[in-house]
This record gives sequence, C-alpha cells and structure tokens, in this order.
Amino acid sequence: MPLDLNWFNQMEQNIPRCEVRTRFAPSPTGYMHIGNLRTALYTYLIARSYGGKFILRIEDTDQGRYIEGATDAIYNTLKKCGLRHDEGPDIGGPVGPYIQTQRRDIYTKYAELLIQKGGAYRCFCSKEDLEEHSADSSASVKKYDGRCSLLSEAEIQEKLAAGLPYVIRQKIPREGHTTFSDVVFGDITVENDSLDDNVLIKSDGLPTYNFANVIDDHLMGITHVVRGSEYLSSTPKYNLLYKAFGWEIPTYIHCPPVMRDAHNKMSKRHGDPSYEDLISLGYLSEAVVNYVALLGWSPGGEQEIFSLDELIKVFNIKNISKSPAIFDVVKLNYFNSKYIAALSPDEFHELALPYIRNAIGDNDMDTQVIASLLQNRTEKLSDIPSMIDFLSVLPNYELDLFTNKKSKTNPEIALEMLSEALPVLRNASDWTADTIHDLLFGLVERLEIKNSKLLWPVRIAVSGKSVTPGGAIEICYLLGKKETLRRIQLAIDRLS
RNA sequence: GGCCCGUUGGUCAAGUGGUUAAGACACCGCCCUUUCACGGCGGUAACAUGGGUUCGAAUCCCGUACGGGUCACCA
Repeated sequence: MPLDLNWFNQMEQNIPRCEVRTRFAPSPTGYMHIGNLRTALYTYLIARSYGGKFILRIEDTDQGRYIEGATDAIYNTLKKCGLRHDEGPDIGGPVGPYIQTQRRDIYTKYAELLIQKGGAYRCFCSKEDLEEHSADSSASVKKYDGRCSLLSEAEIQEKLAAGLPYVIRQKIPREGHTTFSDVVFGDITVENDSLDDNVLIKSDGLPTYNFANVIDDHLMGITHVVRGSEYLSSTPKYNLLYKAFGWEIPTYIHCPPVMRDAHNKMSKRHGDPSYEDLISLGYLSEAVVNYVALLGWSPGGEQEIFSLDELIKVFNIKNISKSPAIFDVVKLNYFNSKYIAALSPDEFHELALPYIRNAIGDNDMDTQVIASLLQNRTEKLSDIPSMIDFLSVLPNYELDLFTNKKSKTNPEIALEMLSEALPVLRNASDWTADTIHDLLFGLVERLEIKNSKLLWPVRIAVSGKSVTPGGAIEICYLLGKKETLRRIQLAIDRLS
C-alpha cells in the first residue's frame, strides 16, 4: 500500500514553530509521585521562563498498566500545584489528540514511512523464537540479533499474507557511534553496536514509548524534552530515529532521580509519600512545590522561599544538578511551617478547623483563639489534633511534670500555688483572657513571686502536658471557668 | 556483567585553577520567654580515594572505590 505523502505534509505543516514548547507526559498508572511532580514542575518552569507553551500529553500505550482515575489525579495535581497547561486532552490544542491511544493511526503511518526510509523493519519472531535466540549466546545480555531485518521482500509478503503477527523494530546501524547533547549531562557518546533493535510498534498495533515519544514530540513541536535520567541510555536511539526521519533534534534536559535514601528512588512500594499523601498529611501545596523545586536544582543565591511566579523568574536549566537528591521530610516540614506561618489568620483558621474539630469535637471553644495559638508552631496540619487533644480530655499526667527548674517549681510548691489560685479564679466575675490575666498576675504581685512560679503549675494542672500551644492564661480561657476549676481542684487533690 | 552517568558536612546545596570552602535544614549552646515553639546570636561538621598537570587544584586529566541508571511487545 503506497504512502499518502500529502497526509505527511499536512502533519508537518501543522507543527507550531519558533517558540519554546515543553511537555509533561505522564502515564496514567496511578498516583503522582514526587519525582514525577518535580519533572512536571521543571517542565512547566522552562516553558514559562521562556514565555513558551506547556503541554500535557497522556502516555497510555501500555493498556495493561492503565489505572482508572489516574488521569484525573494528574489533572488535579497539576491544577493544585498551579502548573497550568496550555494544551492537553481536556482543553485541546492545535496538535491533538493529546492522548496516545487516540493517535494510533499516526504512529502506524509513521512506522510505515520509517520502514520505507530504511530505519525500521517488520519482525515476525515470536516470544519463543526470541528466547531461543538469546539462549544461543552465553552472555547474559539479550539483544535481538536482527534476523528479520534480513528477510527478503517476498518472504515478508508471504508472512504477511499468512497473517503472522509482527512487531516493527528500529533498525540500528551496526557500525559507528551516536552522540547526543544534554543540557544537564553534556555530550554523551555511545557505540551504535551497543544499541538494540527495539520494538517500535507492538503486536497489538500500539507504539512503545520509544517510538511514540519521538513521533509526538516532533509532531507537537516540542523544543525542550524534559524527563528523568532513566531515559539517558535510550536517548541515542531516539536521536537515530530523528535522524532517520530527517527531523530536528530537540534540546534534552534529563533530571536526576529523587531518592528516598542513598540507594533507592522514592517509591510507593517503600511507603514513600506521593504528592496526594503529603497533602492529606497536612502539607501545603505551595510548600511542597517550593521544596521539590530545590531538590536537584539550585537558585544559586541564599533565598530559599519562592512562589511559583518567583521560580519562573529565577529558574535556569543550567543549575539543574547531575546527581540524585534525597528527599528530606524534615526540611519539607521546615518549608511547610514557613508557609503556614505566612498564612493570614483567617486562612489558617479555615485550613486548621477540620483538624481542630478532630480534637475538640463539637466543643464550644473559641477556634479562632486556638488557631492563633497553633499557627506559628504547626509544621503540618495533621499534627494539630495531638497538640490540642488535652482541651477535650485531660491526660493522665505524672506529678513530676510540676517540677521545672527554670520556673523553680516542684509538686510541693505547685500544691501551694494552685491552692492560692483556685479561690482567686473561683471569684472571677467573668471569664475573659484579660480577667484571668489580671487575676493571676495580681496574685503574683501579692505573693511577691516570679510569675512563672505560679503560671507553670497552673498550666500543667489545666493541660496535663509539659508542651502546649499557648500558656496558662489562654488554656484557662479556652477551657472555661468550670472545667478550669475542676482541673485545678483535681490537681490539688492529687498533690495533697 | 556490558554500556552510560554521578561522588563538597547527616540532608539540600554554592563553588567552575588562587575563597578563612557560602547558605539552608537538622543538631548543640546562649539570649528572649508564663512551657514548647517562634525570633535573635553563636557553634560542631564536608571537597570518596590514589596518581598526575600546574607556581597553585574541590575545580583539569587518568586510575581505583563506592553509588545510580540502563540492557522489555513498561514508560
């Protein structure tokens, strides 16, 4: 069947030119892991920093790994992170479709074209044949021996007529070497002999990544290919493909992996958090994005807190690191606490409220006050319940909590102080933080003591914890008069 | 195993032949403080290793070690 050259010309004419175009091309195989998110971020940043376009493409050619709903997870994550795409399956664009399974015919046609150009060939070897061939060689490397590339036209027609299933393989030159240039890693040269005749079109008719990414990147006018460094070793093959088609080679930017420790990449299997996991743990999207940007890239200066817009301004491909970076949740905590502290009181209250309710239930407490006490000491929202659980239920605390050398108190002194405080608080005319403050500080004055000598025992008695958000006064206020008096009385009873 | 790539404090990292080798997190100490935290100040801690090249190497070259990636009809 002759190829329709007009069709190819039309495809080529549709390609946008003369602007920077990048693409994020995930497979819908599950959740968005951190390495993926970072690749998406860098891809977005490169497009935006050059004033170019950021394209989303779904690579779903492996139907066996397809997971329902994964595509939505991708849209949601990109949206929440502020990585707005200019073209994609959901919003269309000039070079769609943007879902690979919908481009099936395109790949088939280009594969035929490539065969005609001598860059590919049909392979009729079955899986069993392949096993046999590799069993021949003692080496552990199983490289296809290319026997089907030697088939005569008559033999091919015969097999085709017989309805034999086949794949289309890339025809790699036996000699010479291939060099490609990567912005991060520099020039890399490999012997063509070390490359395999990989499958381009599978027997189900769908392309492999090896083929689809080259076709799509070209047809979609992608100028900067951003991807993980695991693709470094197959990039020479892609260059050979571009060369066979006579296409311009894009700029490559390979990013080093994000690791869980020195030896392993971040992975769900090891229980490492995905983006979604981090959000549900109470991390702010902006903080995650900011932190992730700094894993494998450095702005050079001393500033570390950057909004997305600021990142666009300072991002530079040249500063992407070659070596893997270990994801450090402790440092993420720091970033998150910074972002939480920078929230307006109302914003924080709104975000924290579900977590506060989780700890205090329907209790009629002033959640605005609770939030204000929490805001500058919260690393992640999910820490909140355990920080304020004492407000609803007094923990069983040890009496030696009353001992504190800086406040110069111990159980004995605590008993004395609480016995003084109880009647004073009982006589409170109303129950505001100001009133409680005045009452307790009046007592401090009367007893001629350091205020911490009184306030430490009171705080322990009403909270039952050595570490609390807020001090004695705020806690008494939140608890209400009745509960405050009950807890102090309880402490006195236990100390007596 | 072959091929490719990497290696600055515990972690993220700056550094591109001459620096007291930044900064951040973490850690430790001090100050502040009604606790913790926040904030402020200070401190401990690094160029994987052996050879070159050079007047001079974290920076350039070679080897070694260690680590990562890849070698699928997965991406």
